[in-house]
Amino acid sequence: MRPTVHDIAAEAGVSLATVDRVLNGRPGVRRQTVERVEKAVHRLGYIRDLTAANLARRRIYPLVFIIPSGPNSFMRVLEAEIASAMQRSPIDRTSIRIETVPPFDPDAIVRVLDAIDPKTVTGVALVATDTEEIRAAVDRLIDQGVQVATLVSDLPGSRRVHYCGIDNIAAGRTAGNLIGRFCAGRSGKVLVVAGSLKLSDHMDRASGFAAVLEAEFPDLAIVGPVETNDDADTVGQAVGAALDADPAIVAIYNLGAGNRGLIEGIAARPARRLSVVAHEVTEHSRRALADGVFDAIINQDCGHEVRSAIRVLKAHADGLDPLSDQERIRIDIFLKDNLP
Amino acid sequence: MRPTVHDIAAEAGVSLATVDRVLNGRPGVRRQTVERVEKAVHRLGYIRDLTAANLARRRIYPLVFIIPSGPNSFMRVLEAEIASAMQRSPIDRTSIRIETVPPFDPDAIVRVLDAIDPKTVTGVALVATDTEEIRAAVDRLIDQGVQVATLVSDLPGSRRVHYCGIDNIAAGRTAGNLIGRFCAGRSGKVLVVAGSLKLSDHMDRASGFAAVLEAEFPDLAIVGPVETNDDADTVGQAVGAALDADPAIVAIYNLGAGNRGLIEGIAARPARRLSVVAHEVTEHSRRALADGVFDAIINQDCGHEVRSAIRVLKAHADGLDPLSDQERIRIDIFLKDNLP
DNA sequence: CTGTTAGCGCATTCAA
DNA sequence: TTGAATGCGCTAACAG
Repeated sequence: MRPTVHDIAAEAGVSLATVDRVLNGRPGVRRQTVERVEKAVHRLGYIRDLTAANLARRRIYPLVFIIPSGPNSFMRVLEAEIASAMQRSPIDRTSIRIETVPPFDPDAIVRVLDAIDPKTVTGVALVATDTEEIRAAVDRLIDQGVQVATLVSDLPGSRRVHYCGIDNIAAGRTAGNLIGRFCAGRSGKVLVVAGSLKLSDHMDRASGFAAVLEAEFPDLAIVGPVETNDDADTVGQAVGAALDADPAIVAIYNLGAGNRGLIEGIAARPARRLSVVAHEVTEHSRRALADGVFDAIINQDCGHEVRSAIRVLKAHADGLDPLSDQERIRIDIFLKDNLP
Repeated sequence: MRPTVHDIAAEAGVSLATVDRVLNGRPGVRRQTVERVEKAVHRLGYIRDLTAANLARRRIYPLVFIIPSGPNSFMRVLEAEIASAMQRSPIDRTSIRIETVPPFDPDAIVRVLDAIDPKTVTGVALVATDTEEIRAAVDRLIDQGVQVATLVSDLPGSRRVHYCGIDNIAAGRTAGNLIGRFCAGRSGKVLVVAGSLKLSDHMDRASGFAAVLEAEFPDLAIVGPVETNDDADTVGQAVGAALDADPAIVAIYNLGAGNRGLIEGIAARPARRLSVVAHEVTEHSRRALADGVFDAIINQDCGHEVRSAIRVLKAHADGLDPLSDQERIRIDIFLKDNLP
C-alpha cells in the first residue's frame, strides 16, 4: 500500500493538518516540525495523490485559448480541436474559453492578454505574432502567476513556460530536402511563398529551407519569399505572376497558408511540371495531395498541440514538469499514401 | 456546480446506495426505481466523477505487456517505453508487468496468455505473430472479461478490443512512393527484405509496397522479399549476396528489423549508388540516416503506442470508448532533417 | 428491494 | 504553532 498523509502524520508524530501545511508549503510551522515531516515523507517514499487532492479542494483549471479569427483553414481546424477538448472538460477538470482576435493585430492580442484576471484563470495558450508588445504582455501575465504557453508560433525571448508547436527551422529544412530530392537533378528555381515574415514560424521555415537548398542542392535557386498575409487570393495571384514571369521555376514551397490560391494558380497553368510542397493538412491541401497537385505536405498535428497545451498548462500549475517525450510535436511528412 | 450522486438521490427520492446500484448496473433494484433514477440522471445531466469513484473503490488497473525477448532494437526500445510508463504507475493507477517471450514462438505466447488470471488482471497488450492458436488464446481471455489489445502487429479475426499500431499496408505504400520518387526515373530493381512473412505487419508492408511500385513506378521491379527472421547478420548476408548477384539493384526496402546488418552490407559495397528506406528509428538507423546511408526511415512512435495501449485498456475496462483521434498511430516519415 | 454509515486520500475551516 | 473535525464525490459493507 502506498503511504498516505496519515502514515506520514504517524511517522512524524504530528497531525494531518501539519502534514498538509508542509506538503503544500504553507507557513505557520516550526523549522523543526517541517524537517520532521519532510524526513517522514522521504523515508516512507510518499507520493501525493493528485486526484484526491483535486477532489478535496474541488479544483478546476480555468484555461483560455487565444487564436486568430478569419478564414485561415488551419486556424479553424485548431479551433475545432479546442472545442473538442472543451467537451472533455468535466473529465479533465478544465474550464476552457476561446478568444478569437483579428489576425496580424498585435494590439488586439495585448488587449485580451491584459484583460485576463490572474485570480480566475490559471493558464493561457496563444498563437501570436512575434512582437515586443506581446512579449511584454505575456511576461506581465507570468509575473502575476498565470501559466502561459505559445501555440503554433513561438515567442522567443519571452518567459512563456512552454511552446506547443514544431521546430520550424527543421520543418523548413525538411521541405528543402523533399523538394531537392523530388526535383532530382533538374536545375532551375524554387518559388517560396510566405504569409508574414513577422511570424517567427514563417521566418524560421524560410531560413531552414534556404540553408538546405544552398548546402545540398546548389542547382536550385530561390525566388522570393513573396509575402501574402496568408490570403488565398493573394497567394494565387502571386504564384500565377511568378510562374508566368519565370519559366525556370520548377518547384514551389508554400510555407504559409492560402493553399486554395496556390492550387488554383497551379491548375490554371497545367503545362508546367512542378514539384510542390506545402504546409498543414486541410480540406484543400488533402485533396491536392490526393490529386497529385501537391507532392508532399508538412504538417503539425493540431489536435496533439491542443491536448499538449492543456496537459502542460495543468502540469505547470501543479508545479510538476510534463513528460517531454509526449509533449514533443512532430514534423509530420504526408505523402498521399500515409495521410491519416 | 455539476450534479452529484446526492442531487440524483434527492431528485429521484431514493438513497445514495440505490443511486450507486443503478449507476453501476448492479442488481437488486426494482424496475420502477431504476427508471426513476435514470430519469433523474438524464434530467440533471449527471456525469460521474471517475476519479472520485476510483478513489472510493481504491481501484488500480493491473496490466500486462507481452513482448518478444532477443536483440531486436525496436523491441528493446518498446520495452524501455513500457518501463518508463511503469514509473508513472502511481499517477495512472496502473500496475504494469512485462512478460518477455522468445521471438517467433507462438506456443510461448499462448502459455503466457493462458497463465493470466482474469481475477487479478484487467488488461493485456501483446505483440504477436499472426497464428490461429494465439488468436484462440486471445479470444479465450476476452471471454473471461480481460481487455486485450494488440501492439505493433495486429491479429485480424481475433476479438481484441484495439490495435495499437500503424496501418502497415499504408506504410508499405509510403515506402514505395518514397523509393519511386527517390529513384526519379532510374530504372532497375528494388530489393525487398523482410523479417517473417508470418508477421501480419510484414506481410502488409510487402503488399502495399508492391502495389505502389506496380501501379506508379513500372520501371522498378521487385527482387524478393527475402526472409531474415529479423536477424541482423542474416540481413547483412542476404543484402550482400543480392547486391553482388544483381547489378541492376538500385534501391533497397527493408521492411523488417536488422538494420545493423543492412548498413554493414551497404558499407561493404561503397561503389553502389542506392536509395534506401528502412523502418523504425533506433540507434543504428538514426546514424545511417544522418550519414546519408539511408534516405528515409518510416517509423511508428512506440512511446505513443505504449501510452495509447494503457489509455485504451483502461478506458475499455471502464466501459468508455477512447478518443479515436488521439489513439491513431501515425506513419512517421523521417528524413535526416526532421528526426526528433 | 432499499437505506444508513463509514470510509478512500486529501484540504481546510475553526479552536486551542 | 498545532490539532480535531468535517467534507469533496463516490463506493461498499451491513442492516433492515
